[in-house]
Amino acid sequence: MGWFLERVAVYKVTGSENSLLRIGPPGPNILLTMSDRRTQILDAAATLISERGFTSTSVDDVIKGAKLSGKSHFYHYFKSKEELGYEVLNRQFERFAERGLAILREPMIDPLERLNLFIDAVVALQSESGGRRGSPFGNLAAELADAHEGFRVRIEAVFERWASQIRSLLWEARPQLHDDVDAVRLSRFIIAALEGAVLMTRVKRDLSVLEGIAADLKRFIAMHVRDGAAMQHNRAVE
Amino acid sequence: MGWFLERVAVYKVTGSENSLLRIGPPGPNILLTMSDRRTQILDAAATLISERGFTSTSVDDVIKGAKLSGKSHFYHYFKSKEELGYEVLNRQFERFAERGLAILREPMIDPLERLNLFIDAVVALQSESGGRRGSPFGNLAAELADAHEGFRVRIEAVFERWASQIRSLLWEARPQLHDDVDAVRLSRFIIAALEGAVLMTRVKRDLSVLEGIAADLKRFIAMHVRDGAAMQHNRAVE
DNA sequence: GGTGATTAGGACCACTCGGTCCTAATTTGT
DNA sequence: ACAAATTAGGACCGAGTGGTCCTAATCACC
Repeated sequence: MGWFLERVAVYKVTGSENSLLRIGPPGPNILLTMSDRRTQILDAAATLISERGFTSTSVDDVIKGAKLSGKSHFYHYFKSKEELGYEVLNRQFERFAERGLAILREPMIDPLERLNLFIDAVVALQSESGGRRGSPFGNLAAELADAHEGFRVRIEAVFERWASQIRSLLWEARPQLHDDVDAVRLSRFIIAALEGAVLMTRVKRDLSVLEGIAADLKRFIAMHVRDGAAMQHNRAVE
Repeated sequence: MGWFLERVAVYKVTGSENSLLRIGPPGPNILLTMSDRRTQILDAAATLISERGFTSTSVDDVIKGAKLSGKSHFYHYFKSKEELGYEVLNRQFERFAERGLAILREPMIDPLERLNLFIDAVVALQSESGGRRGSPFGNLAAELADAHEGFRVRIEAVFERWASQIRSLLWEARPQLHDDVDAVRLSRFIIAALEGAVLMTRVKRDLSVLEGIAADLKRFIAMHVRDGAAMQHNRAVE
């Protein structure tokens, strides 16, 4: 039985297989390498929460979804529904970081091209649920930002990490951009437009809404490109 | 005792004062001229729902907020919590139509200038709650679009009426706009950006987020303006 | 093979949920 | 003034809610 440090939390290595259990105090933005059962519960909860929201997903629903035997079986793995929610959020961000945000860091592609590819990826990710099921972050944000400070700060952190990825991409692309481009503002605009687009798409049950907004968003970004630098649509004002 | 038709619903006129009770079947988009008690309940519910969401607002909370005596007192005025939710949504749209959308129709102002003023109005409306409390439509959309079809179609209708106002403004402004401007797409983009901005603002608890996105959105709209036409001054040709 | 930790399982708790029922007070039209 | 309609009030319901407790079964390890 040994100890090691991963990210911020202390884990205790137990038994066979790769089942790790965190026993240190929970900190923000921790993603555990969990036992299979934990993963199973987390996956079931993620689906349910993204379908019906956090408050409307009961612990019993999660238990049913993860095919657990009973309440205490669940509470053996998670100390509360709240903690479950936090970890689901973390896992979903990690998933998004792998499948979406990663594009922003591809070193071999032109940064502005990467930004377009990232927008395409968001559209593609949304298409997987057929236009339903918005961004898990946007959903939780709308549901809990006012009511639950714990979730609010965690969602804020998610958006911040997302924005910072875009900011560093814009920094990388700065030779191609107008001098007065405000990376902070532009990164926020991109995220807001995408989150709003996903929301509208969900309400209208029509993926073309997202596609249209994504196309417009690309044009807006192109507006910030220097007249000389090639990126087809240069009708820059100012 | 008399009968008359207002909007879509049949009302029965009772007693003194202006207390009207709908007795016809409920249809979409009906706004009742209600008894004072109904208004009182609706107002309390609107506050609570915008603070904590629909599912997290209990009927008992509403009763407490509206200072009613008990459950059946509430159920005397509303046949269900769901119906209450629908009417709150309608009232909130009506309020938004009066205080926000109305600007889009001001006949004496240049249409594109009106659009900017409208965006300012959205920022101002949001400022009233100090950056908390998002658009009531966006909140309900995120919370219920997947889970509750009844709400979904009503929220869709709200966004559609909003979009159509913007579309007709853009139609009015078409002499000043590029020929290839797609009014449907642009109107959706504006709404999505604003809804996304309000959401981000709420998460970050920072009004400047909304202000920045609003400024960028104006620049995006300006991108569609013909090179010759200046937006500020009324140069509209009909 | 026994022992201590881990995993399962079920009964149960106090409380809240949306909603109903039934009766008393008040207001209404005549 | 009086009966009918409306408004108010409280007790109550069955089904959930998040969460605890206590006991079996299973497991790793000496």
